[in-house]
Amino acid sequence: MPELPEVETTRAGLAPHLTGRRVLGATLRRPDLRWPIPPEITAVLPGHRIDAVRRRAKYLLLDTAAGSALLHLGMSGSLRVLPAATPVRTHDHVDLALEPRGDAPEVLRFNDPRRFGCLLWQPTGTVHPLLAGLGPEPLSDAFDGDYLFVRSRGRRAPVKVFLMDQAIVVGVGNIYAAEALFAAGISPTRAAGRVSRERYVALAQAIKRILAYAIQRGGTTLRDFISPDGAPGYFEQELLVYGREGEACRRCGAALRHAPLAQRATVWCARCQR
DNA sequence: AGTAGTCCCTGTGGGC
DNA sequence: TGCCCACAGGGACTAC
Repeated sequence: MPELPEVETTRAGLAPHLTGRRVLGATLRRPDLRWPIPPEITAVLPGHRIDAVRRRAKYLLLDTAAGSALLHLGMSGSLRVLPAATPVRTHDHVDLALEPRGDAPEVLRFNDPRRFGCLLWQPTGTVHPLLAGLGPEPLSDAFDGDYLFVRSRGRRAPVKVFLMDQAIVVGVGNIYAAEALFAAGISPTRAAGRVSRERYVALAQAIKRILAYAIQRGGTTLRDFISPDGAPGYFEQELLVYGREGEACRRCGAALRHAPLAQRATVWCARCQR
């Protein structure tokens, strides 16, 4: 399930294939994913060159002179650059035909079984409403322990829920929130407003370290995620708490607890995390 | 403003 | 073996 490292892995994998290349056409096999695909994708995008492949939060942006195609992988989405003749499989919802580069024509193909993903359009000079309220990038200098401390004052929601709020910081989903809280020794159930500045400094550092490392490892492969070249990610071998409920804590040996928190499975060590 | 709950979707896997 | 149903997940949305 794509979180920030998986989206970044996808971006890095796609960029060499897409940058500087013209989109020739768009084939929609479904009119909608999570939301209807806007008419600009078929009426404006074709003919334009992709100047850059960017990521903001968990969104990918294919920048052109007219605007940007905005893609979200949802839970189960993946993007591949394939020969145009590659047989269509179930849930291959969208193809963007690419200007030939050498031999055979190619397409950028969007597959998304659960259709939690989206393909939208952001005209040049505008900011799409979905991007307007987002918090800072976790790997940027704008995000640090002091920032988390200030934003968390007065918050009674569990610190894990606070961390997963994309208005606070983007890209931290269920997996990495659990892992970062374990690394920082903070209980996911603790009220966000009851975590000290010192501990938020440790937490912000853990988030940065874990995300950067996961990106380096090519993301986490769980169920659906595959990178654009088809390779799996390798971070799942490094997970210390996520998906390990009932197993022994790697630090102290105690059985890892689990409980739903805001309708999300949450795993932690009640001994190491306070 | 912050918080809690609901819904969207479909493949997987555990239990019976 | 086969069926059923809970679950997984991000995030928008609604209601309080």
